[in-house]
Amino acid sequence: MTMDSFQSQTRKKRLTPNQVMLLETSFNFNNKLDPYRKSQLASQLGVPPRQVVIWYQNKRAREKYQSLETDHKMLQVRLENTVSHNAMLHEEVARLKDELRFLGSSSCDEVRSTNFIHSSKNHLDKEPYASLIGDAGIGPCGPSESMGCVALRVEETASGWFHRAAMTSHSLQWKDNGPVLPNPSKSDGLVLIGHSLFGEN
DNA sequence: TTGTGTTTTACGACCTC
DNA sequence: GAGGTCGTAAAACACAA
Repeated sequence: MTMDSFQSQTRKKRLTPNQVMLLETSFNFNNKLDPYRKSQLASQLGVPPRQVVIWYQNKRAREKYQSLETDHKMLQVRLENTVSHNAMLHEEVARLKDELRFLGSSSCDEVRSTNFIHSSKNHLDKEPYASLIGDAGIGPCGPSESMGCVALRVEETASGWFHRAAMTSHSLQWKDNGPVLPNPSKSDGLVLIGHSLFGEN
């Protein structure tokens, strides 16, 4: 029985820094071990080929774990960014609602909003449409017709989500659960108030 | 010195080619 | 059958108390 085989059977023996360096170099060149490389490394290191095989297996496992850890951290950062952006949007919605109440209080108290704003913690799982609508001008208050409105629309595009606030003195039609938004060319103001690209930092 | 947490080594079970 | 991954035990190591 050789000393090496004796040691491998009786206790775990750590490789020296120089041995590890040689293995690392070889591993970085190719993380799979062919039979020739295995026997070559074993004789260079003065260890049994079996130990080289095991070192490669453990090294691959460590690399994989580190890679997963890196991916996890990246996803965590993206999640945090998305959550803070979502909070910002809620603040913006609240601000616009206040503004709307102020504008509309002289003629009508009615403020409508879709369930998008109130019931969804994550607006990505709802239809990409939100609105605030109130009557801020002359004319009757009601779901079918109004004059002078403020609306917030969220729309999905290929590159992300746009949030538009529209103010108009033209009439808006109310249909189903939301307003029929004004044609931009006819509205008094259609303002891009935000643009989010989920997945970007 | 010792208790404890982390890293490395080694192996068996199972899978794939 | 050779060599891969996965899960785990245990030795080796680092370090605070």
